Amino acid sequence: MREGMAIPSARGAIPRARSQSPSKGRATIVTLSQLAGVSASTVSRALKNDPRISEETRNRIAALATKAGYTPNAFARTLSSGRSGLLGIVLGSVQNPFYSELLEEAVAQAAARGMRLLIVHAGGGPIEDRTAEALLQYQVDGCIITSAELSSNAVNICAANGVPVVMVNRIPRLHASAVACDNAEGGRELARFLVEGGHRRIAMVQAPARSSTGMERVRGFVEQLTALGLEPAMRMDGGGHYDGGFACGQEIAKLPPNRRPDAIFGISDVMAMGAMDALRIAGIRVPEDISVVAFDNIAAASHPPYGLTTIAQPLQAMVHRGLDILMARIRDPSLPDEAVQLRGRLIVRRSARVPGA
Amino acid sequence: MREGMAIPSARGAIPRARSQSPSKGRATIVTLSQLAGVSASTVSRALKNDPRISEETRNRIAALATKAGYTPNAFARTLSSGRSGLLGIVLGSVQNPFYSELLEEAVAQAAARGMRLLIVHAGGGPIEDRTAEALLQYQVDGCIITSAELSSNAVNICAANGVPVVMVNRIPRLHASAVACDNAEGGRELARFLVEGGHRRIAMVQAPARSSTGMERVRGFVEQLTALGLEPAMRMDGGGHYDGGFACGQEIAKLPPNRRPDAIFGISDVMAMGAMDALRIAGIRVPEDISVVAFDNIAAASHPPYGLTTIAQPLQAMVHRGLDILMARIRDPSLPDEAVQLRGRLIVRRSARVPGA
DNA sequence: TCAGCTTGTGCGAACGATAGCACAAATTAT
DNA sequence: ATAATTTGTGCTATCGTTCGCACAAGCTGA
Repeated sequence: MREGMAIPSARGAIPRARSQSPSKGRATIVTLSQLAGVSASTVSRALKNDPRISEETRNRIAALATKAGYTPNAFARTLSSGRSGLLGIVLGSVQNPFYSELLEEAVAQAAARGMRLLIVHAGGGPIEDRTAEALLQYQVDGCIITSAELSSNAVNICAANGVPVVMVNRIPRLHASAVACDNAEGGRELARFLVEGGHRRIAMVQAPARSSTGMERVRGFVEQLTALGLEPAMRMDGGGHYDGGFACGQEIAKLPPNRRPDAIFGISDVMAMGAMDALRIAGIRVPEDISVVAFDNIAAASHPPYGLTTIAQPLQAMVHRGLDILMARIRDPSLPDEAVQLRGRLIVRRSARVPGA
Repeated sequence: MREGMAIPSARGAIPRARSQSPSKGRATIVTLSQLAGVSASTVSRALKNDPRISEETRNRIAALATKAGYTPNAFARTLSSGRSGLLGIVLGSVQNPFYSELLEEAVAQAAARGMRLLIVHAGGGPIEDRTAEALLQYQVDGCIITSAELSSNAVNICAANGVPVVMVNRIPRLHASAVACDNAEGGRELARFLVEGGHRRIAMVQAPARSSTGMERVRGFVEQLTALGLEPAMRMDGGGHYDGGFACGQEIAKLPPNRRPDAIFGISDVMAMGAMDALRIAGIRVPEDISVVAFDNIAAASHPPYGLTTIAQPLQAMVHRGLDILMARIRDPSLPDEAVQLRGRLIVRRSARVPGA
């Protein structure tokens, strides 16, 4: 059926078809142009609603394209236009569901803007050089970096190649914009909440120092405590994951009751959940014996056994602003780096005693 | 700096430089070829270790490439070779951490094979047509579909365009290969385990019927129960998520003790965790009053409050075999569809009474 | 009536890499 | 010494799109 016996063209033998034709019969702009009897450029322009193409031609071509099941080849377009429509994304460890939720949101919002996400890296391990190279190979228009850690490598590569970067849930370093929750303010709010709730001996389950957002939360929290004439009763490292939080909870549970804190600030929900579980297993009641507050508001924080009082990160808004920033810099790379902080919202649940009660 | 005053070439004015050069000074094969004083083809061949290029030239070019920070342009390569090095991935809802773990594994293993993952869709919502088109636009070499649901759309598009597809954690439909845990056998194993442990009244918290893997687990489980002369005491729909499982747990807790099941089979860990929490909140002890077993072995299943006895899906192996299948079909599209089942492993923890105890 | 403008298309050169074919130089066989 | 190989490179077309520029037709105004 397909051009049955090739008619030898006037210009002589056209060596069509390599060993195997790469695009197996998929319709291209050239196909369409032949069908429509116009040039390839006209088809290209008609398809992207160039105002210079007449209404009639445009409709005719559009109809033809639909009928032929035409899909533009993103690779050819990129080669020609320099824009890939791809956003690289570096994801933090799935051990923290926050990143999974972030991913889902990012995929949806990027799609709504006509962009796709190329996963550069996911997980806790270090990001290899070869991996980061993919960013360049695939000509990503921009890059989203969510991992609170391990990012600098990718950032440098992007910066060196003029790829705009936005960090989400992370404090900006050099050469990058960032969107984050106002972590310090969230920390302060939690400190006020606990102190107003009558807590005085407060333990902190911190993330590793390389987590910039975690450090901010700690900073705000301690700052506020100090302003209220208190200081943290203890600081422990929960490693950023459930198990670490659990271990901290065990430590706390081991303390004699009179030396035990009356509240725990978990720098992230997962760690707080670990700590809560350890406490309860040790027979310590939450919140009757110890209050627990945290940060993130992941889905599990609302599960009945936890009912975690926490600062909700405005995930949707963070992704939205992040993409705004990225797209703006893709259009105009001369824009200066920008850091946005979005206010989190305190979600009061049952894991901490409240002022009134 | 860049070719200061363009030397008018013999063939007349060469209109170099469009409005803005797309690749801002990034080194290309042509750059290298000029530096090395050889042709572009030679560079191309040297870089991919073509045996026809002399050792010396190859080394010289390799050194040059490193120094210039050369990165091949994947888009140009694709256009020319027809292979993009991209694998599309359709992800299930992040509400089930299993998919997040799968993603992390897939990203790592794909990278090890020199492939990148393009996220086509993530999450519970339906997959839009425009979204699925991305698969074609970006010329993905193959596609991984993990969602137990919502996949048919993407599968059809891939099939229609000759893109090999492998479904992971899913029973194959038409036009696709698949890798899954041996869900039925896992179900049987759990049934034997429970019955040997002395359980007789067993409830099942099922996933929606559209989850093919879930149905398989149920099938195997019921089959084995029947073979042992029993039948499920009740079947409930947990919707595939924690909240649904929790609701089922509440239902069960409401039953008078004599009508209560003595064991629950949660079709997935998340649902079982929900059910366990509901039971415990109602004061029902696990496993003393009711045993709970499940399927998946997500990270949280091992958390102390759950200690879930479950069938571990061989995640790593599943992804590995899935990629094997995909890569083989990318090389040779004529290969027939293939369905692989991998045996899961029973992980015994504390959530269920065991035969000996 | 003809210059000058608008409007709609076509031409052809990129974009960066690949691969078939041609071909020069070096090596071996006769 | 000449032909037949082998070995290493270069030439060039091609992948599908985009975009600057040229250009033809239709319209307006003097």
